[in-house]
Amino acid sequence: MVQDWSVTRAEAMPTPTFFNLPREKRERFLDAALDEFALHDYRSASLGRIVATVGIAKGSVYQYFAGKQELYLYLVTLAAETKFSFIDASLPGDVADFFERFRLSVYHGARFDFSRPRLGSLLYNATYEPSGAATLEVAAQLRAASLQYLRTLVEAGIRNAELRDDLDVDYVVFALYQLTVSLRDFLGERFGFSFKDAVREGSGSPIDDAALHAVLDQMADLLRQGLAGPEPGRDVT
Amino acid sequence: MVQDWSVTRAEAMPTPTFFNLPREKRERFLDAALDEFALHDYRSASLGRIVATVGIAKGSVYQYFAGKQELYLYLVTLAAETKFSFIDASLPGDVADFFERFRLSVYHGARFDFSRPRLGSLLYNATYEPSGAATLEVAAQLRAASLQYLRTLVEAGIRNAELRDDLDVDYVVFALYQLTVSLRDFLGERFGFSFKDAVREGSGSPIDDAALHAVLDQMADLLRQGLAGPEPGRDVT
Amino acid sequence: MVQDWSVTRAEAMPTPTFFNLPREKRERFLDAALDEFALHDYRSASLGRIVATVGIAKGSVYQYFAGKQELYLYLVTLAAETKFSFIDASLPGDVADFFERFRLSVYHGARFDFSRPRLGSLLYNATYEPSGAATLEVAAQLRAASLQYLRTLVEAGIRNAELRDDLDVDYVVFALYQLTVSLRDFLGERFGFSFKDAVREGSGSPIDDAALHAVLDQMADLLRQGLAGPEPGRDVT
Amino acid sequence: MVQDWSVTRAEAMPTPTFFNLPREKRERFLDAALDEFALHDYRSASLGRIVATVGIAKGSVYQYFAGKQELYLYLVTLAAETKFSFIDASLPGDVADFFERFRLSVYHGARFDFSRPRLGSLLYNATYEPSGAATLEVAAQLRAASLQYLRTLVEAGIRNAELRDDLDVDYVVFALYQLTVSLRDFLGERFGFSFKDAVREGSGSPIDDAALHAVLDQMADLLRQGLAGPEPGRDVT
DNA sequence: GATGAATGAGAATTCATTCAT
DNA sequence: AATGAATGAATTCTCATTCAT
Repeated sequence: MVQDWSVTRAEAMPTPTFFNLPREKRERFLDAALDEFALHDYRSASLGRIVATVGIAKGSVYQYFAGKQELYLYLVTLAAETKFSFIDASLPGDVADFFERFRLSVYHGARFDFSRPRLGSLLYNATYEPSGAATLEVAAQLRAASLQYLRTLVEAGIRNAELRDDLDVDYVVFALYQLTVSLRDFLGERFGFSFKDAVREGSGSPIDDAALHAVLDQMADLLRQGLAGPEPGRDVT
Repeated sequence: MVQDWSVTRAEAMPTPTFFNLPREKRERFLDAALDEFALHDYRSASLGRIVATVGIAKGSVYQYFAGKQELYLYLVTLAAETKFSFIDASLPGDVADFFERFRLSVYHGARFDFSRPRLGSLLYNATYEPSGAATLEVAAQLRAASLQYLRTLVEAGIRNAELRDDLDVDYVVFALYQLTVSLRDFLGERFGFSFKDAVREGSGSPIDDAALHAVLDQMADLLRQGLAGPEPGRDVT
Repeated sequence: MVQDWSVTRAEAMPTPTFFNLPREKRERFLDAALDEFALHDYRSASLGRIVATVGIAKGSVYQYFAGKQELYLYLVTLAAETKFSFIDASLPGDVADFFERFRLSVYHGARFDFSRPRLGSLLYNATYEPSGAATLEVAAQLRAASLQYLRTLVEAGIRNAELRDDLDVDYVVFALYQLTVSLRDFLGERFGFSFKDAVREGSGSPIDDAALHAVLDQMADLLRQGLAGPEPGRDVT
Repeated sequence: MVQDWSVTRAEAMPTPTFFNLPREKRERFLDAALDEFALHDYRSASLGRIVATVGIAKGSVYQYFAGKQELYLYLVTLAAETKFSFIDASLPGDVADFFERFRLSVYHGARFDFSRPRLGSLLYNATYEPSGAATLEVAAQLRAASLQYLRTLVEAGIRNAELRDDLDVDYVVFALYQLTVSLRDFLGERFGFSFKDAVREGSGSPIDDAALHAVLDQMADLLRQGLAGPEPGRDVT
């Protein structure tokens, strides 16, 4: 398991009413809400638009969730769990090499983002949510969970001597995190893939797996051996 | 010059009225506006707070700028120009080594963020502004300018054989950009430095130059030689 | 019997369904409703909180009562009957002196308020309920009942020459009513007794009977002989 | 001066905008707001109704006051100052006798209530405002001011031997306060005067001054010599 | 008889923008 | 040029009541 989200989940529970809803309606609501928070940051997201999309009364939102914040927390938690589980399940257990392990994690994360653009965009937005009171907690937890996962990876890599032992672990973990999170932007550009459009139009278009791997190879290469040419930039003497 | 911002500036021009203002008043206005957008994202920033701070009428904003968006664009452009000029002016012309050139750019960028927290925060916010209709253009231009600068650097590095010649330039430029932009977060954490507080309290507190360099060394090292240990992670064959 | 409440009760009758309820359920419902209206004025009281406490469906309230107003009316009537019965039952039948009779009525009323804080608070709230359409009727009836009781007392007092015969009976009754009703506030302050807390925590804490009597003595004294000093304020010649 | 309200007033100030309004508009707004709060308690009063009456936009209220609470505070303060000033100005300075002084205070208070029914009703409502967070402060201040005034009166009365020296001052002050505040209800009934209607229809109808004095004589008499008849209720031995 | 989801009107509040002065 | 009052649509949230199951 990559991360334990149970505490957060407990606090962000929908009401029982929500779970009593016919599956179809519940999903229409979640879909609309995911759309909204995938397309707008927390503050800009509008409950009014959600209910208009679903075709229900304003008050119904409050039958399902305690308020906008709880709805948001639930969605983020849901998305995070789904994505982490997806990655977890997709990772073979026996990948020995650090860089390969990292590359695969990112790879499956990217596949997730392409195939579930709503969830992916929501998480992406949450990552960059300004740390205001309303969303601080969940954004911080999301970030902490990701960092913790990477830290475990890095520390194992150092123990196995796959990584240099003179690394500033904090910085390396941070750098990996940033490259992972932001990769999505690069892929969007390179593949001419608009996550925004994908959110609006439902499940994403197929992606070129080879091209994706090519990018990840670059990333892994950069991390493995750096950018320096053979001479004289490389300090090998 | 690092970047030509004239096109953007033309579109985000204040009215002639604004330039007819006494310098002192113009600057008080800009200061207040910078404060506001440094502390809040575009949507949360309030014209009302700005005019209250400056002590002018609400209508005056519309004598100076076409609206909130134009004001924002102008401020971002201004901040970008100032930061790029600062870095430009701080860089010695004769730094041959790619990694050193990059390291110095980032170093002076960081110094700028610490010493001019308002401008730094504004740019940082703009970078992560959700790409909605209102702010899309300026954020994209800001990003494009930075990427272009880095691209020039990288391409020169390849020409000089300081960098490997099998690099995916687009990806490398992107990675450098992400590491550069986000470094601010890492420094904030490591140094316990709150940019938000610095904005509120005026010019930032002194930073530990040695510690800053230590972080930048890690970054440069990562980029230069990668993370791999001597054996067997490194593919040297 | 102090007062006949049957007319009011008829109008505020619960549905037959309510009386078919198992006694235990009926009482849990009434308890929760009393709590709610003891702690909040009519408008602020929430049916949602009541049903949440009892653990029944919202619709059930409308199986028992025609609506919020009817429920409220019934509760007030119930509380009034209970309080009046309590006072009635506590009063010895042979108290000749008017002031003593009055003092005892107030005394037992106070004891009731302390020992049954929910009912006492509900009645108190009802007394000061703004006379809007919704609650006018029941508040007026409550008041009328109390005034009628006091009128009987006063008229007897005059007949027995215990009271001056030049009194404006209407005014005296009114004054006695106000002093009676509001005494609760004074006792709360003097004894540091929070009726609100008592409602929340169930049956009230023990009160200092001697101190209570001391206050009532002051009240009775004021009513009996007035406030005037021996000379020259007192018109006795 | 009966009471110093300046502190409260400072905190409940309208915005400068409000004072810049043409007198006529300002007064139409205040009239409508007074109407609303005279007819409804704080919670039930609706800003929507006020703006509908005045014929302005909802947002305008917030140009004039920081919010509902501030508007309410201002109105209560205004009403209290007006009423206290009115009473102050109407009281002759040389009334030696305690009972006469009290009677006159109440008399002018009553006259005020009849002639300015909106202000009177607002204050009356504020007095019985449930001590919830929103209105606690102003209601408590209002009450405290009145009690303090009465306490001064009573203590002077005792010093002058106009009042018995064995009185429980706290209780007496409390009783006087209750009789004063509630007198309004009695007068309404006796004179068939509906303060509610008076609020709606503007300035009140003329009142029978002789009848009013008759009631106040009863009150003063009750307080001066009590209710007891000559024998044997009176404890004279 | 009981349920409880759905309703929708109404609450306070915010704020960029307009425009008559 | 500057003002600043007015706007009104949009925001989140509450809650008594209804009605199909």
